[in-house]
Amino acid sequence: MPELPDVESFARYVEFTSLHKPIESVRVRTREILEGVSPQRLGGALRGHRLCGTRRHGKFLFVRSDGGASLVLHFGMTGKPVSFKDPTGEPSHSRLLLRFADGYHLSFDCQRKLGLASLTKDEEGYLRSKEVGPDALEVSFQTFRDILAARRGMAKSTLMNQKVVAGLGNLVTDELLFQARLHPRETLDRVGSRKLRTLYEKMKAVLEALIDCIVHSRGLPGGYVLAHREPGGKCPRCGAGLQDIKFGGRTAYFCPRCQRQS
DNA sequence: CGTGGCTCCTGGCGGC
DNA sequence: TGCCGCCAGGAGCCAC
Repeated sequence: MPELPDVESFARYVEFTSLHKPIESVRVRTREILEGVSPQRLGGALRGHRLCGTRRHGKFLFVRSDGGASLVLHFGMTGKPVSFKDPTGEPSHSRLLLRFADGYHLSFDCQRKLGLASLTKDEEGYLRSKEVGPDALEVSFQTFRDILAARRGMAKSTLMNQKVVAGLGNLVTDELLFQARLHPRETLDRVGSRKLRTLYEKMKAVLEALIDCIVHSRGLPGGYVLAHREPGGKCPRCGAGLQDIKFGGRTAYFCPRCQRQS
């Protein structure tokens, strides 16, 4: 599930459900998802404090506590935050559980254990240590262009590389390459500045549209290839059969007619 | 620097 | 019904 738009919706969800309430207990249900922090230290840093805000960077979500530390969440393929009251409402793959003084809970639910939870007092430092690039929604065109100028790889893999730009996953990348009419294997150093500008603008537009879809639970905008992204799917623009190619285990879908390789 | 292959993990689906 | 391989919106590591 989680690409940038999903994580943005998670941030809003946590803000809406779980801020400003004393944390009574912290339970680690699955130790393996903790990164560089023990259950004891995590509990010690959060218990008795209140969550007071969130910050999303790429696919990372920082949840700040008023004790000065931030809980870091990365959702992998299947993670999501779940708020509930009755203990029987705990999701089946709850890995980390906070209980608040008002009786509500916040669970980090993560079926495949590919997500992680960590703790940091320095969000910038944390991102730096992982060499995470600028957030895809925040990055200026200037920076975007400069970063891509140093890249020789194929558009699909370059854009999905979190060290280049943070937040774009498999689905979002397919959509924005479709919108910008770029073949996934196109090398970005061959793309003219006009087209690069288009790519940048489509990136923002697609991300904003998808966030909008999720938070208002609306369907995809017309013309999006995402709705047709399956074997046998047809291009919503020209009707041609979509093609798929593998990039290191991930499948990219594209329209062979609209997205020509130059 | 870039690519492809493998790994981590769980679960759902289709094929035999 | 059972078993098997494949696939899934993520990412790190390693060999080349």
